[in-house]
This record gives sequence, structure tokens and C-alpha cells, in this order.
Amino acid sequence: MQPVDICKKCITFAENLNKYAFMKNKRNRLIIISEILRSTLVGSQEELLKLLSEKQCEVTQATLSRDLKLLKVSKTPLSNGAYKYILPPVNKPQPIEGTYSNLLSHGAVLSLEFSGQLGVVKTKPGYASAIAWDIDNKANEQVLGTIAGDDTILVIPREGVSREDILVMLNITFADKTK
Amino acid sequence: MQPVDICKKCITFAENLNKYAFMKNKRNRLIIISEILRSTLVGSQEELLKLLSEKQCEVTQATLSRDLKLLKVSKTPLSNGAYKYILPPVNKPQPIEGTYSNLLSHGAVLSLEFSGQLGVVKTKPGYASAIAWDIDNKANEQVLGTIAGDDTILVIPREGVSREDILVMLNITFADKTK
DNA sequence: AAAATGAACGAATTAATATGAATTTTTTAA
DNA sequence: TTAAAAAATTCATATTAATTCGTTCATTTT
Repeated sequence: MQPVDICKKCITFAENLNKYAFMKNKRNRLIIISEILRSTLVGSQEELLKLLSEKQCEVTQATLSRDLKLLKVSKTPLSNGAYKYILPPVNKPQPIEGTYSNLLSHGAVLSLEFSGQLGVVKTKPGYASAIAWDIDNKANEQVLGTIAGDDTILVIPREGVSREDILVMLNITFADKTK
Repeated sequence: MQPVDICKKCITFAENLNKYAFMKNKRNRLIIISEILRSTLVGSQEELLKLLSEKQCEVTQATLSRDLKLLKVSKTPLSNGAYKYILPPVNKPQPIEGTYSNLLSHGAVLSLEFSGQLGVVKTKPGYASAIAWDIDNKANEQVLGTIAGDDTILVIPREGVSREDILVMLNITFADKTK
């Protein structure tokens, strides 16, 4: 190697080079992370750090933590006792945050009738289990449980819970949704 | 209040009282945790610990961590920058390990409650029909039939069959649990 | 340009969570 | 019963993950 005079520009360029390299770029890093997580069982951030560095992608745990947050990657216990970082489902049913689906307000519920203690909700075809799930969550106090078919839900109220209570419960839900 | 002599039995009873309380029991604790997580946004174990203690359920973080692992609860980043503990999706029936008695002793059956003539069994997600089938077979004398959803079984007892009869029937299988 | 702004990041720190080991409680079996 | 075994739980600690803070650099604004 022979000595070379390096101009200022070149120095700046060289210094910046790193940043423009494929691997040293946030977007691409996120892609790499996704790919790794899709194909590999990763149980901790430290582990993922190593895998990344194998792909010439050197970052610290801090950054990784931020990346995972950004990607909405969740840490889940496996049946074998280990943990796994998993990407959110592709079709994007994000975890439900606080509120319930607005199925109710969209007329998916067609009717509610009673027979004795039992309530029967009719829904649009296919909606029953989704709505049953909502009812389970919203009405734990009034309802012992629900059983859903395709367009029919059987609602089993707790003992001592009146039809009105059930109606009120559903009305509240309706009211909430409609505004 | 006048002073009272308390006999040994009473002392023992009082000491044990706590243990028999609903809240002081793993299985029930798991139910409570599930219910909380289904209805509340919980961002950390410490937070959940408080909610539990509000429900008279006192445990340490260590136990909670193990409970969450058992329930396969995962920690997920939300869009608002916070985190949320979420229960595994209901439509993901876990691999069924073993037979009826196993399922029961492994806590696949979460609860049994009554409303009027009807019994409602809550199970882990996905287990309902497997267990319902077993109940049908085991309890033909007491039970007219069962209807299973994903995590709920409606048990319809025969005419003249009491709650106790049903309990006894289940106790045979539960036996280990109830004492 | 210089100054202001804002994203990205790493180092260090703090916070949160998991786990080993000891202990207590419950179950089983004799 | 009572002792032994298993399961559940806690305590203490290790491990893992999130965040704070300060720096750098690119981009806008003045």
C-alpha cells in the first residue's frame, strides 16, 4: 500500500459511508428483524442481537428494544417453557385496546328474545361468535356464559339477573357505540 | 364484646379459613387473571398485582410471572407507546394433551356454575368440545346433553337431577381438586 | 451560513420480569 | 391418621428489557 493524500471531501464521505450502507439503516434493519423473527425462534433480545450482528447489522439492545416496540413484536410464552418473540399477525387484527368492536352498532345484531331464563340473540350470518365474545367481555356480571353458533347466540344469565338487566346491559353497549 | 374462650378447633378453622376462600387457589386465581386481562388494559405485572390484590388475591410477582407463563399471556406494544398483556387468541385451540382426567387435573376446566336448572362450564380456549364429549359419555345418567362453544359448555341436566348430582358426578372426576 | 429542529442512536441506568433455591402447603399412599 | 412426595409459593437474585440523557448528523428555517 502506498500512502495517499485524502481530501476533506473524501474523509467526510468515508465517515458517512457507514450510515448509508444497507445494514446501517433503520428501515432495512426493521425488515431484517422481521425476516429473522418470521423464520427463527428467538427468545430474547440478546439472542436477536447476535443474529443481527451475523447479518452485519450492529446495534445495541436499546435500539433493538425500540425497534421491537415499533414493529409491535410481542413476547409470548411457549408450551415448552421457553419464550418467543412473535410478529403481529399479517392481517392486522391488533390487540383490542380498551374498547369493543362496533359490530353491535352496525346492525349485526338482529334481535334479542327470551325464553324462560335464557336469552337468544340473532345475528347476521357468521357474526355470532364475534358478538358472543363481546358479550362475554362486557357482561361478565350479568352473564354466566354464551354459546354461539353461526347466527345465533344463547345467552345464559346468572341467577337472579333479570331480562331487564340483560337489556340494560346491551342498551348501554348500544348507546356507547352509537355516539 | 365479651371475652371468649376459643377452642383449638376454632383456631385451626380460622387459620385455615383463608385457604378455602375462593381467591386463595391457583385455579381460581388463573380465572381472575384471565378476567382482568380480558376486561382491563394491563401494562405490567406490578399493575396486575395491584388489581389482583384489590380482588383479595395476594401473591408475589414471582407467582404472577409463572401464572402468566402458564396462561401463555404475551406482552405486546400498543400503538400509543404503552404495553399490554394479552391473552392468547381464543381461536387457537391449544394442542390437547392427554385424556379427560388429565384435562381436568391440568386446569382445562376453569369453573362450573349454575343458573336455574342449567350448568355452565368454562374451559380453556378450544377445550370445550373435547370436554363436553367426555361429559356426555361419563354422565349420561345425569345429563341430557351438552352444547359446547369454544370455551364454554352448557350442561343440561335431566329432569329431577339436582345440582348436587351434577357436582357429585363431576366430583368423581374432579375428586382430586375439591378436597 | 448559522441557528433551530428533529430523528436515530449508544451508554448507562432503571425498571420489569424470570428463575434458582428454600420453604410451605397440599396430595398421595401406606 | 402420618410420613413421604409433589406442587405451589416466596424470597432473593439474576436476567432481560425499557427508558433517560447526551451526542451526532441531516434537514429546515431564519
